[in-house]
Amino acid sequence: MTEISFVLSESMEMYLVNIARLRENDQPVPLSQLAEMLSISPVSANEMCRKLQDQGFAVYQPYKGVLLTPAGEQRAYYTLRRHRLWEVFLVQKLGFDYAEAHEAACQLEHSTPNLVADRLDAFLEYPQVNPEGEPIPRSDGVLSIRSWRPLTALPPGKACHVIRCDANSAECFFLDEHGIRPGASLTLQAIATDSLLVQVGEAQISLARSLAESIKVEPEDIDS
Amino acid sequence: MTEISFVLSESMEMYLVNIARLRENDQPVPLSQLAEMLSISPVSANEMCRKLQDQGFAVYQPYKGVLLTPAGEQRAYYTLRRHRLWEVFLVQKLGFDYAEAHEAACQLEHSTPNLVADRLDAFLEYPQVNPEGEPIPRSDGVLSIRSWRPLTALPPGKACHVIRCDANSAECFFLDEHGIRPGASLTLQAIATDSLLVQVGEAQISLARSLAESIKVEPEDIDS
DNA sequence: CTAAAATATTAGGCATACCTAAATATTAAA
DNA sequence: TTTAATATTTAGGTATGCCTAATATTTTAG
Repeated sequence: MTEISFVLSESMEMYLVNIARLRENDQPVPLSQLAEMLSISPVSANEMCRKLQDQGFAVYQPYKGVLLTPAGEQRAYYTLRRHRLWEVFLVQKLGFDYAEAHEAACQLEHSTPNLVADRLDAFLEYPQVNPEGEPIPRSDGVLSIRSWRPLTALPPGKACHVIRCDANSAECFFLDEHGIRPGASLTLQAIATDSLLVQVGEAQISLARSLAESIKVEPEDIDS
Repeated sequence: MTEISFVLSESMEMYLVNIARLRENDQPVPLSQLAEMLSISPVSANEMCRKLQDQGFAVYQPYKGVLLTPAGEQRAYYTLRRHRLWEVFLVQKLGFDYAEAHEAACQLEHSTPNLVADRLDAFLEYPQVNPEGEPIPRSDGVLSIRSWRPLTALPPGKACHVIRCDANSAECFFLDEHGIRPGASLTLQAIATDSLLVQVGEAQISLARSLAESIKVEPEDIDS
């Protein structure tokens, strides 16, 4: 377990967490994307990335992009953990919608001691995912890489839980109303050529294959 | 109801809230005290106080001290509100002791939108005081001035609630164990020369006058 | 292979919020 | 009333984290 040696500035935390968010399959994150996401000039992003490199939190390859070192990744995940825990709290306990919660969490994430995050985690009964179904890093800084797949890729009879729904808003609203939302548990009852039957709690719902395709789930017991 | 026109820096919020905390009976707060409390040099305190004056949040009289204007006071109370609500949350829901909660709240108070504070207030069921018995400003920025007095100053038969206990830690621990803690309701049953009888919930407790003296209460219905 | 587009870098600035050292001003006590 | 202690102000400096404009480099598409 790596110890946290010194406190990063809020700015640095923002860079690290956004590099983590933008990274896809270990490709370096282009500075232009990072600058865009942080709403700062590319010049500033460049300065800061070199600073992060000096301090051992990132590797910056000009014309390629930035990657986090293990140290940088850990810091990013601590911040992401605090962010997502606050999102859960703000949505579940204070009744905010996700967009508001996300915004407030962006502030709170930088002023939350890890001990507070841990107690909050316990208070919320150790949620695995935020309200959008994105995984919450554990208190040791490890982020479980979720093995989501479309609901259509499951064998019949399999239990799973919803990671997210990549559908349009009307579809998402419909699904949500029937209990199909990030974090929910489902059981796939039957698969036909163009539709699937799923069990959500007590209810059973038949879904068009195209809609089921957009529901990303993780099988209940396997973890890869 | 004054609208919040622009966001103050964290530093400015710290100054305002600490001026509010240090002020006693409308005497200006000496800069030396303020600098001491904020752990900054008197020079910096001086600079900032003049800046606060320029912006209309404070009145600074050299060699006298600083006072808040109504605008400054409102900002200070908003911050104090967020601070004390977080303290209640951290103690009641996350199980921190007061000292830890206070420290964490010092961070959180600056990154909490007022809307979050209002929802938190509702979630906590509108606490009147923080865990130390200090009053929580309301969402409109008004701080009820509490008319606390020693328990010994009450007439027999009077109901009251505890504001705080100015006793040593063993005494406070004892009192707390018997339900006498900030926020608790008491009824004074009888007063004798050197001891008092109080009712706490179902139980009755006899207290030495010296100990009762250290318990500060507010009468249940009168407010001045 | 070259030229246009994208990306980096350097140079010079700005605001915030601190600091120390030195010079003044005020208050309060002998 | 003079002086010692206290408080204030000025001057000059630091670090952070942003900015624009200008210049240099690399990539990529024709």
